[in-house]
Amino acid sequence: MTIKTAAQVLFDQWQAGNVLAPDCPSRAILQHLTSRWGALVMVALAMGPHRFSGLRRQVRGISERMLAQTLQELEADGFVLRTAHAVVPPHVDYELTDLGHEAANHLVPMIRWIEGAVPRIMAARMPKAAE
Amino acid sequence: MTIKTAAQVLFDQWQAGNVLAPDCPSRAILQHLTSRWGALVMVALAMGPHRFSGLRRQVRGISERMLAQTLQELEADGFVLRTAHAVVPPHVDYELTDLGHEAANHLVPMIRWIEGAVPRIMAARMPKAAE
DNA sequence: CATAATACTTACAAAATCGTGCGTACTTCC
DNA sequence: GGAAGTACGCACGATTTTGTAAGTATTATG
Repeated sequence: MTIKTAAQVLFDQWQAGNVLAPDCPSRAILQHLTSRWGALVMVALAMGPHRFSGLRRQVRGISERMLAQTLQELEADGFVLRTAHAVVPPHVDYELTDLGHEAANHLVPMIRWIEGAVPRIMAARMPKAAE
Repeated sequence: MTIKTAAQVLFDQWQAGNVLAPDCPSRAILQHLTSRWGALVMVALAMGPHRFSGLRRQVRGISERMLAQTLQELEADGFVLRTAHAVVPPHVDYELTDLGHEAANHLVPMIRWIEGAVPRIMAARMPKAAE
């Protein structure tokens, strides 16, 4: 193994849990959770288990492709659990894991705050940036 | 004006504060706040006021272009306050507004949770998806 | 007198993301 | 017997995002 100075070891540990560090995995996870559709799917699933087509109806505007892709990312990160029943026509259930619920406990209040703050934000919008 | 049924009015009001509705402004604001760089800039600013070049050093990996663009979005939404001092070389300070602090109060704990959850998430990662 | 520093802006190009449309295997409904 | 519903995968092109490099004005520094 290569030898590291104490400072380098400290630096690595600091990077391991710091989004501001470019190589920290937390950055990637943050992106999955807060991506255009990721956050909305999490909100929908926070309201209870759904199946694929149900999610499509809830998260209005999402395409099938994006929904499938988003669900796969969230599943890979361990936030959602996919349960496929071997029947025809297909029947697949999606629900949050424990980890997913923890994440949703942060995500959902934030989104609710935004929803409530919309009027204040619209009012605070810069009119035209006078000099 | 066009006449709306009671149901339509209710629907509009519901849409006005619902991220799951495609035209709700909250979706756009959510995007600015949770965009690739938006969230990281908010985290950096939550630690105190910074100037442009200071932010560039904090938020590692961001380009000047993206930092300028991100700051403009956050300023337009009323989350950050830009103060330019008329000196040469230029000196510009950025800090969170009250609205920005409220947002950061949701955003920062979520990111801290992610940073702490990284080990569990990495462990929960699907190995290869066995059938 | 050339360089560096600040806080950007603009132009250009590369890269990532996204939506649309099509196909699937089988059943139920009309 | 044709249509619809289910949960996707794939290919294609359009759109959006992002990075790189260069330029700007002025002063201080060597």
